[in-house]
Amino acid sequence: MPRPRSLTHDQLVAAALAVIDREGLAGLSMRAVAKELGVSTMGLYRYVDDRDELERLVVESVLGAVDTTPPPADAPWQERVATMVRRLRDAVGARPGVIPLTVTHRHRSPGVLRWSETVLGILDDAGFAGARRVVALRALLGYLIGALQLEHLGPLSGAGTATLAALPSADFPHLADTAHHAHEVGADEEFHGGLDILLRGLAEARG
Amino acid sequence: MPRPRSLTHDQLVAAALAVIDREGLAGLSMRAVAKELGVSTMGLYRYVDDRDELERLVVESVLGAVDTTPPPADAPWQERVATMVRRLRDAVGARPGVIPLTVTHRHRSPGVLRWSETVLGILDDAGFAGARRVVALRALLGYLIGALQLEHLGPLSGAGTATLAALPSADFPHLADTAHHAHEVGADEEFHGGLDILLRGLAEARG
DNA sequence: ACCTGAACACCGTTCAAGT
DNA sequence: ACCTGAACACCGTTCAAGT
Repeated sequence: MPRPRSLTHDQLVAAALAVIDREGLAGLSMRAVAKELGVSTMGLYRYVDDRDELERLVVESVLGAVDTTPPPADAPWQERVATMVRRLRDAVGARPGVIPLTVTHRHRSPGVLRWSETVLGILDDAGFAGARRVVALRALLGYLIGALQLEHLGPLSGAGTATLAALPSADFPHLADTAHHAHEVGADEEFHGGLDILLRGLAEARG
Repeated sequence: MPRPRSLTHDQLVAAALAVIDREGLAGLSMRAVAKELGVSTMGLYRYVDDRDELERLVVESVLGAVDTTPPPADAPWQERVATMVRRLRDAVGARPGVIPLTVTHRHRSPGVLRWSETVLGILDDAGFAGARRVVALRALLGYLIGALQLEHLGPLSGAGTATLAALPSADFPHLADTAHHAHEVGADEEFHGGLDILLRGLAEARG
């Protein structure tokens, strides 16, 4: 007689996120998650094949939360793409601790697939087709992935800026100068400035 | 009387790369590197503070190999930037196994600083100044980092493409269509196509 | 001084046993 | 059927000891 399962995937994910919030990603372990749930370590294996699957569930709970309904079609396509990019950025920005996990598990995420589907629809409306549309999507995804990592693990902000300012300005004159301007530019401006550059280039490359 | 050290950092790095090449990044451990060198595990700690420093040395040997001498100044600035981007991509592409390590250690790499210095010089020539130059550099770095990860860990190429083609095309019509075109587009075209979009946008945003 | 091996505090996971 | 604890094969790193 099958007893009802006492745990849900959502509970596993919530426990894992609690561990990550409290002890950082390095503190994430099967033992820690089990303790968080008040369950034996091996109890987790009834709900999950291995650690890899637990990580996948965590990533999906973050990326799957992104709103992938198409933005209002009366806005210009650039604005609609920007909306989609912003939604994904906001979701990841709310949980920066999982960024290293998204790097490894992104390619199996249904949430990212849904996001890509919506963005491709917008690009289609904008007149992108065939190989050109493939390249456009990849350019957007590439920028998004890299920019998020720069933003949250990056060199020009936070502790990195101090390091940069201490550089021998004889060897790195431009970098030293840039360090001064860097802290005038907030993370939001920086991200959207780069996105803007990309969107301008897309408009030109639309053919 | 100080005996001469029997190992150099270069030897440590070479051993670490040999382990990564043979067993993948997951196989990299202090024990494995020590065995590769025919030395006790703890022997490594005479040359390196901890595993983190070993990883940093590996990353620097890859990123530090990039040629950062400014490309000939008679070429258009877009072409010079493209050259710098290509150089970094080629260096990382030659050692894709270390990409996850570059994610974590990039911000402390002198090689990346030298690269950035050269790129900033080109952007300076092109008329970018102040905050605009900061944003331009970050956009390039963001794309580069993200695109390299997409290329080597990504969804649209390799195994991912097969997964994509198997998608329920009712739910993901654009994605299914894109999967068909995806394998017409090689990794090089894809990368350079995205870079081209970015450079066009930069030219427009130069103001 | 340089290098070693045992030991400690962790991992993820297998397996036999409990209810 | 669901859950547990002991055990195994790994980690990185500390520490006392060898030459």
